[in-house]
Amino acid sequence: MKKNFVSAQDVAALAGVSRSAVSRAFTPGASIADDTRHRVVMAANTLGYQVNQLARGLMVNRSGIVCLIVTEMDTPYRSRLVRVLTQALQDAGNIAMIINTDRSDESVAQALQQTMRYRADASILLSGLPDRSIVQRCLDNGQRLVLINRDDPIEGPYRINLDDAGAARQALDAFLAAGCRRLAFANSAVGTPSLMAREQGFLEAAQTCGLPVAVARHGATLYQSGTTLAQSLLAGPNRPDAIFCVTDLIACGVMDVARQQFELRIPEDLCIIGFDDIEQASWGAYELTSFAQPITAIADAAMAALADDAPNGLTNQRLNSPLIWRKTVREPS
Amino acid sequence: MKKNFVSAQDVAALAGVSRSAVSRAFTPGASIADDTRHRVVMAANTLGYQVNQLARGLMVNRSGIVCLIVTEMDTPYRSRLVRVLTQALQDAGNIAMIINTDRSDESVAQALQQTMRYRADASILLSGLPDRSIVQRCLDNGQRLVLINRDDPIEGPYRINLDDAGAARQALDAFLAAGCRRLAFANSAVGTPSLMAREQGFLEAAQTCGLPVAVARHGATLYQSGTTLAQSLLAGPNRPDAIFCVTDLIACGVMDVARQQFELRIPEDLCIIGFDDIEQASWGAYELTSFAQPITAIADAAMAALADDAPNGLTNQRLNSPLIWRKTVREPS
DNA sequence: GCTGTCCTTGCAAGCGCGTGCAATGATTGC
DNA sequence: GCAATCATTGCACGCGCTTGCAAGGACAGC
Repeated sequence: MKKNFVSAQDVAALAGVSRSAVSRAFTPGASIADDTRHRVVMAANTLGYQVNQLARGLMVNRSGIVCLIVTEMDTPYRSRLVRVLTQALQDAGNIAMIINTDRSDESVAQALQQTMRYRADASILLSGLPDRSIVQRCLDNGQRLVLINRDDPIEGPYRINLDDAGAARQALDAFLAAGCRRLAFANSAVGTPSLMAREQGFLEAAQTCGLPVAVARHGATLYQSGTTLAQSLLAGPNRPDAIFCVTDLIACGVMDVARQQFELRIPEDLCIIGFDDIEQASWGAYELTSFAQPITAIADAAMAALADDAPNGLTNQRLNSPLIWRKTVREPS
Repeated sequence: MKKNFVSAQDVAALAGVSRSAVSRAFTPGASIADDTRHRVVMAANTLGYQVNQLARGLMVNRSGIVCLIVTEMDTPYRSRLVRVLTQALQDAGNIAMIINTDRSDESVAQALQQTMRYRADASILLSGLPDRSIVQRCLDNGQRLVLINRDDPIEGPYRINLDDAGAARQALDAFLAAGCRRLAFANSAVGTPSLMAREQGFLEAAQTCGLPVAVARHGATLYQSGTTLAQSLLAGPNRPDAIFCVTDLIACGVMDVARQQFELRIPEDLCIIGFDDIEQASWGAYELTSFAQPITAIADAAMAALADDAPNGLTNQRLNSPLIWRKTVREPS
């Protein structure tokens, strides 16, 4: 038994004006006398009236809703991004609707359908890749689409990516400067384009220096993957003295087994570089040197893509991720 | 220049039926011939039609939107709860709208207004406490309100809480069994009811045993607070041999400075118990004994509160948080 | 063959709102 | 004092949808 919300009609009756006047009182820039607006606002307050955004969205063809499509959002990096994005959206007068696609990859398509059902003005994909036909459908319906760190060959939407290869080269330089020569790369098995770009970049940079690198791939981009990756990488005969981990979570897992199981000192015996600069990277137990996700820059770029006057020029933005120096790489002597 | 979405009108034209038929085709249980429904669905698919939930919500007076009001959602516990809640909401045919109230406490009131503007069917507060008048307004308008871990003296909404005091007693028992006698409690300074309940419960339980406990409060419920709390607790003359930390995040901070700065062994020199059982608690660097938030039980309770036939009986649910034994408390010899 | 019942379907009203248009009154310029 | 301009305001329509109501058609029972 749901009661009805207060409507503009009710407010109009109380204020002794027409319903149009109520509407105009809450529409910035509308033609209405200060006195009338004041009376309307007073009446609205006593009644607890709030403009119905559903009906409003119906009229102005702009719901103010932006969908965030995300999987595994309890991951440190993702949750931080979601936090910053929701805040940025609110500041811009929008509101975030969040669609969880943990269940399956096919659920991304469903998510985008859901986002269309609510006539979201835009969708931001933090993970997962939808079918091209669905993407096209969104675009056809005038819905903006922003892809974050999904460096996929897909046309149309705005894309925000990092210079993964550049970061990988920088990681290699750091290892070389620290005197490391037995290189390894710890990757997850998910094969996301951005993750693969880091691996490729690292391998190519090492190749130009004539150095081989041991590559291991396993599981999702989680701590647990790091622990098993470390076991396979560190158990071999030619133990690496430097591991570039595709993700901070993996780096933490690697560090813990390196220290506890193999009794290695970091950075004396083993140098580690991670990626994301999650909060745990700065914790005393890790002090991990890592590339920082430029979260606010990402959010800014996303908001720019959603702006009404979004230029076509920035359709494919590439941001830099600065290397945060902590204590898992030896200082160049 | 926004293009219009395809409407039921368009589908009706293509399928050669009336608008009503289209509507019925997408309304479960509506009176429509299988043949007609099929024709409509075909037409809808070729056009890419999706029911407009905004307009639908306007009619049926049920938007399908549930608002999650949350601050600091990049915290491990919160982000996990948000993840599980969004998934549960989707499974129940709803969708989560998320309102970030990081900015200020007063923004919770604004959040609830926003939630009313979008005619959300319900709001779930994960943090922050709104003014009573706003709460009343939500209830008046038929909007459900669920408070999670906000054990405040506020009438009306559904409340889901933990047995904080019971957990605190259990923590004390564990410490005593481990032979600890110099007890301490590391709390944040935010003074949330649930946090204070843990402190109270611990103090009272200790008092009945005639044991004093050193209490320190500082900062937010974050890792950094743990590091400074440890410094003040461990620097004194009568160093504690057991610290109950109000939160895992704080516990991690405490552990890191205990080990690195005071060179204490855990659990030999110092026993630690945390609360939340965040993912990091299971990491090799911590292996923290902690009380687990019954996240799925919380989500289930929240969903039950949102169900149409929500009974009044469960208006104040109290859940248990099991103690997860790891390695930061000595085994009773 | 006729009536009664049931299943479909279209019509039209209405959900709460924004907005173009015309009407109103107020103000200005001469 | 009168016409012209301007700011305000109400009316009415439409956004895309659901749904009560009545009309139409199919079919069974007599």
